[in-house]
Amino acid sequence: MSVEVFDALGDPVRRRILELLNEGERPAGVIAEALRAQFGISQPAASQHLRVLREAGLVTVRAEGTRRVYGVDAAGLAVVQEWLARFADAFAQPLDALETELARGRRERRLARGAAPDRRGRDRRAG
Amino acid sequence: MSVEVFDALGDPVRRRILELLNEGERPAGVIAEALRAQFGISQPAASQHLRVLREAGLVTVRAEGTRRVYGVDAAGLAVVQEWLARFADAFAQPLDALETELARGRRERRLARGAAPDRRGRDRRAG
DNA sequence: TCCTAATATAAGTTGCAACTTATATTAGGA
DNA sequence: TCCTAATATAAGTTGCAACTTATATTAGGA
Repeated sequence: MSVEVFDALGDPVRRRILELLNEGERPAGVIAEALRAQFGISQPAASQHLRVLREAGLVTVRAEGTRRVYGVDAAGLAVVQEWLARFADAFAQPLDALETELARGRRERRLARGAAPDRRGRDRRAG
Repeated sequence: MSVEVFDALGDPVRRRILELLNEGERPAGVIAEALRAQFGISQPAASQHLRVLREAGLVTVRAEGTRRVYGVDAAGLAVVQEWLARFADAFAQPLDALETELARGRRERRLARGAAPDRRGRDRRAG
């Protein structure tokens, strides 16, 4: 089952869905439209991606009339978190690793956002 | 590039490699032998998986004579960590989510290990 | 009851990732 | 220099995941 989670996260379209849902719940139609605009894929394709996410426990669904309202399921992401936790080094000094390997990328992203205040290291700090 | 990381983690063989390397550095031959035993795949297949992990920044290599010694690269895992950090809910109450959805699985694993002391929530706690 | 809207499922196609076998590369030892 | 060990790369095959179009399902409104 943790396997399903990783398979699900392996697809960029599905990661995009999760990012979208992280902004708030969305009916399937809105998700499908967003994916059509960004990736040029059809409604059935979107529906199939949602199924994979559902079966991996990464999203929740709720019927609302004829609509299906999707949301992020934190439990699925926690499975990934658990797996990563085996690799003690990655968290012992997360910022060290980030500074070394991602400093450039992060700076670029920060500039792209319009020099918003740095929001690194929230919970996972204080290790 | 973060994309490459997720693609790399999407394969169970490669996740196994990382788990193996997490126990300590290993030459390619030892890795290949372990994968042959567990998955029945050939030496070239192992070498190709190592290449994917290398290009994703998830492992490091070091030449030692004619051997190539591999190890976990924490930086790559940090990329995953960074992506997960967007999903605030998943970490705000990680244990809640785990308790709800994974309690059974964890108990089983604990028993399988021989009732070793519970090692949950090390760094990522105290959020 | 019929129509439409919203979504999921069925069935078929196709590109590519994960494998294979064969071979190139590199280093060390006799 | 030649042989072997250790590993990577080349080239080819193949199963499957991600798509497609067509259609079923479900709920609500006229």
